[in-house]
Amino acid sequence: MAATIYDIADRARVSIATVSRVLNGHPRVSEVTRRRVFSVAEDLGYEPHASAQSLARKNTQLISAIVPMMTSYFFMEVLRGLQDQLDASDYDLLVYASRTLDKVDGQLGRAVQRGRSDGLVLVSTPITEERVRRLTASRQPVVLVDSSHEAFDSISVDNRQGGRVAVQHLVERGHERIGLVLPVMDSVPAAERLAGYQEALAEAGIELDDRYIVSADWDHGQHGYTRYAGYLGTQHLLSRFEGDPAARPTALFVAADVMALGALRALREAGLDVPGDMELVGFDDVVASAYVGLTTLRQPMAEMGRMATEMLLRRLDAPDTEPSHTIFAPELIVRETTGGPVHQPLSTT
Amino acid sequence: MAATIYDIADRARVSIATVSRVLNGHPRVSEVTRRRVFSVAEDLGYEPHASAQSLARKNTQLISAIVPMMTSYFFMEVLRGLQDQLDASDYDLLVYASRTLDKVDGQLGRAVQRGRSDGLVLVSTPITEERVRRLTASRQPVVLVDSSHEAFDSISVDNRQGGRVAVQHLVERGHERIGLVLPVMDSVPAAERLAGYQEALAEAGIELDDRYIVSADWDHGQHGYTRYAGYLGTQHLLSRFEGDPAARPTALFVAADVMALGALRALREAGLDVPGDMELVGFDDVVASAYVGLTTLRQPMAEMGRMATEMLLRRLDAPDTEPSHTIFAPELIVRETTGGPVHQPLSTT
DNA sequence: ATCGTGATTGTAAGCGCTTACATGGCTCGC
DNA sequence: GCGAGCCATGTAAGCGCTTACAATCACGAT
Repeated sequence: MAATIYDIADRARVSIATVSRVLNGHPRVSEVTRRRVFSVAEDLGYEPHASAQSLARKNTQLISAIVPMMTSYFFMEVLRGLQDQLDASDYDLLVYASRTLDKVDGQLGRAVQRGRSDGLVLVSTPITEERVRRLTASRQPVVLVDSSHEAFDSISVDNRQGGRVAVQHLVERGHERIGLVLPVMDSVPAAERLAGYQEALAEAGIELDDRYIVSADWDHGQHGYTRYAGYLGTQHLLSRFEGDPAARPTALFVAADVMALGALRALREAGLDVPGDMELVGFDDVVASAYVGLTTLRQPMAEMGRMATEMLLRRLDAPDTEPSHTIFAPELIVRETTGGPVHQPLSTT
Repeated sequence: MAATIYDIADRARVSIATVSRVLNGHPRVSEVTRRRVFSVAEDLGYEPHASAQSLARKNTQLISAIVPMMTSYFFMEVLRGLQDQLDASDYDLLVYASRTLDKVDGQLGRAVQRGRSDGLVLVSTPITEERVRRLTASRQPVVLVDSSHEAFDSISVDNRQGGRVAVQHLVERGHERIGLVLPVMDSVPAAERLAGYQEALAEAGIELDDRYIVSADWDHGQHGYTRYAGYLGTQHLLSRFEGDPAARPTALFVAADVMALGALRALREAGLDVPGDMELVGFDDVVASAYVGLTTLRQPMAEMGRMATEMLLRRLDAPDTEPSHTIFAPELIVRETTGGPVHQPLSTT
């Protein structure tokens, strides 16, 4: 059996209290016993028992992350950021990765169980009042990434601003009939990107026209963040102008890159050249976007993850400070689909 | 403070032993007390304390996964599979995602700590004897994914066979000068893909020529699984034939899709048409591959993840059975880069 | 020589739970 | 009517650790 502090205590001829003190770097221990205990511990290959420590110390050194894998790239990057920062601490990461949003509540239930973890990071999770209740009840620090609520620390991206910049960019390039392809409507980010679209059009004095907007929530009841949803959505949008090609949009803002990839395919199949016949802006800057030359808005995902654990760790120290809310501005990356350079420096990732 | 079994015991006028029995579905409890206890527990919003349970039961209901994020797609898919299968159990997932291989030992150390988790999944991790020692010492069940060792259960892909199929495919398409771009040489999968390459050439009676092989381990000391590495590697390979264009390969086997994406770019910049001047086969079938029409070998990643947790859970029940080794055969997906169809059914992912 | 002082160490309680064993009350067969 | 035997429940130990408090000891000051 693996060694316990009792074994060490026996061999080192001290009490378990002293062993514990040595192991925890308590100052009131003589140099000689300290050495003896350490040496015995080493000999025995002692490792503390995590559960026992958790129970006695009332903390687990574990952080839970709840991350719907809607778009794997976003998820990955955030996770990477979380982990990066966590490496420097002595917390480990419990990941609750749900494929869809409806599993979130179940995962949440597990994550907030007493003695499971010391803090929570929720990624891209809509915050209902019920969830607020449960989170608050758990008394664990919570950091929200890519969503926000006044009660918790949050880190998000200004989706409205991003949508606005995307459409402004198209307007500046001379477009007046600008289509919009959205994922599910009930997601907050999507709604905000829509708002940005509307705002930019209003600023440019272009009248809103519902025919130019399509929402991809009919993808088999799935969340709309798929290539296929973008493909279908774009086809659907194009079909509205079959009788009236002159009214067809000359540019498209597709509110998620994965969907924009599908849109590209749909456009190609419809015989439309990008950017010749139709310019395109996405949102997210997923890996494939650089490759296909998609103009898009980049979110600092890994940075958000890094910041999230930083905030969480800070809050574990100082629980009773006001929630802070950080909002990143997404960055416009101009590529070939809106006349950007065809040859770009190839990033190393 | 949150309720404990003592609180329930008080209110329900029974001993904590009885409360525990009720909560654990022990049969020897009268129907009436059972009801009473449940009702009180509900009232109090009782939840068991995970650490306390772990300590008493000597298990944690946690599985650790160690996953170097070398290629995020592979990682993601495996994780997805792991999680999918785990959802059905009542284990949670501890993720140790390292950006590079050199952090693995640190993570391993944390993961095998006593009382941290009940089992381990190692993904794409080279198994040194030192690691074998540590893993065995931890007495936890271990499942290896994308690597193997006789001492542990393993699930992997036949990389040699994959490399062979890739090159056979090119040979069948009439190529005789077939280039090979590899990531780091010291990775086992890479070595096996190389072996498959050699084997296929031998079978076809084509002589090996070192000039056609390039290894991308000079990517700033990083592992070679990057787009940039593929880009540089391909440029390097091409440069060897600047003086002798007739000897230039007419096809390339790039042993990882991410690298193949870089290769495509390098080829395009060199003014070579794919597949016109140069055909291309990758390995992995990452998302972008379908989009750019890259012929490749698909590994059933999510399936491997699913299987890994299945094996692990089984082994948690029956620890002392012989290790089993499952080897999947990668599937050749023919796309545009080797004359496959330009328009393919768009998958829904 | 005595006492206070501070440094070192030990004792024991407690974290919240599980579970072996003990106990008491019943029912049942004779 | 009484012991065997079964059920439901309680008592208490133990999981491996932390930590408040108590005890001990050496030391110098008085």
